[in-house]
Amino acid sequence: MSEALKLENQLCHRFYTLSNAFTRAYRPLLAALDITYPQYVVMMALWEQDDVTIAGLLNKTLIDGGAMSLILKKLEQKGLLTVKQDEKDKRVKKVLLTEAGRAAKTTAEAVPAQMLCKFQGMTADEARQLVTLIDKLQGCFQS
Amino acid sequence: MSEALKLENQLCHRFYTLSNAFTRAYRPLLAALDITYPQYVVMMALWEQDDVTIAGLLNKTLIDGGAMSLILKKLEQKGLLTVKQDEKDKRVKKVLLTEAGRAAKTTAEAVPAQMLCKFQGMTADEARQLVTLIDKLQGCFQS
DNA sequence: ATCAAATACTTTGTATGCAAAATAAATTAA
DNA sequence: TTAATTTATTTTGCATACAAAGTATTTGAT
Repeated sequence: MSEALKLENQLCHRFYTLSNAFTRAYRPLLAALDITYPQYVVMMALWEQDDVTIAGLLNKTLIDGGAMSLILKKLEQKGLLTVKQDEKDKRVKKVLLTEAGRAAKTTAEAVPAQMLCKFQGMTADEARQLVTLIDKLQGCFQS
Repeated sequence: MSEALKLENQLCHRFYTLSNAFTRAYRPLLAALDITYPQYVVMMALWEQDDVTIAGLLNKTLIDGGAMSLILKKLEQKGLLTVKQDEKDKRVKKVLLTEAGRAAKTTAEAVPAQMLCKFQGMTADEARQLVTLIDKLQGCFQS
């Protein structure tokens, strides 16, 4: 049989599988924050830079626009952020962390280390190589 | 600011982003088959081995069980496969390709090459390295 | 032989992800 | 300046993904 259609040879399936595995693995680690993985991505973006437009968040996180609307509503309900309309341009909305949102960062600081514990099987150098190669692959999609 | 929570440093976010990019990239290529990416994964598994149990498909594809139920219904509606109950063990269901399902493989043969066209930026050797490293990472999740 | 535990699969409720349509506001063109 | 276009965001309809509960069937232990 032809090799090209074998599941084992599909790079896409590896990404599919691992992306889902990451989401599952993060769930228990994010339980303390009571947020999902995509919500965590948004929070990480905001901890880096606050008071950004929704378009800015979309650019940084690469989350789907429709999903972002819902995610921001959820995070607003949880009291982690607020959304305000821009004064100059009323089409634009700015996203701001609340005090609770900023405080949540302290809790979140423990998450990356816990996740890294799972990766004892890889050396730091292998991890760096992996990142380099993935970024190269990422570049293939932009063009 | 601490590096650990920066989005740019998250391996998970790279997998998240690329997995979604793959799904989007496959959509136009799968339009001729009128199936989604996860449905394509199931079909690839079946083209490799037909007449398998649903549990077998779950093991091979690593698709969620609940999602698999729906996906099989969709593929059955499209006339690509049938599901029959096992004689010996009535809990078990076997999945069988229809004639149309087998024929679809011919159309699908064109897909991998089209996808590979997008990856001109990577050498074959880099792709192999990437696969090796990803499989190593995959191993971290199983233990 | 019978009841509890395990197995195979489906269903349910919530949260995205995707494409496309819809809204609203600002900008540009005629 | 008014209409057409562009921009920023939301909404809609469909397809998963996840966890957990539910169903049916089989196996295992007593």
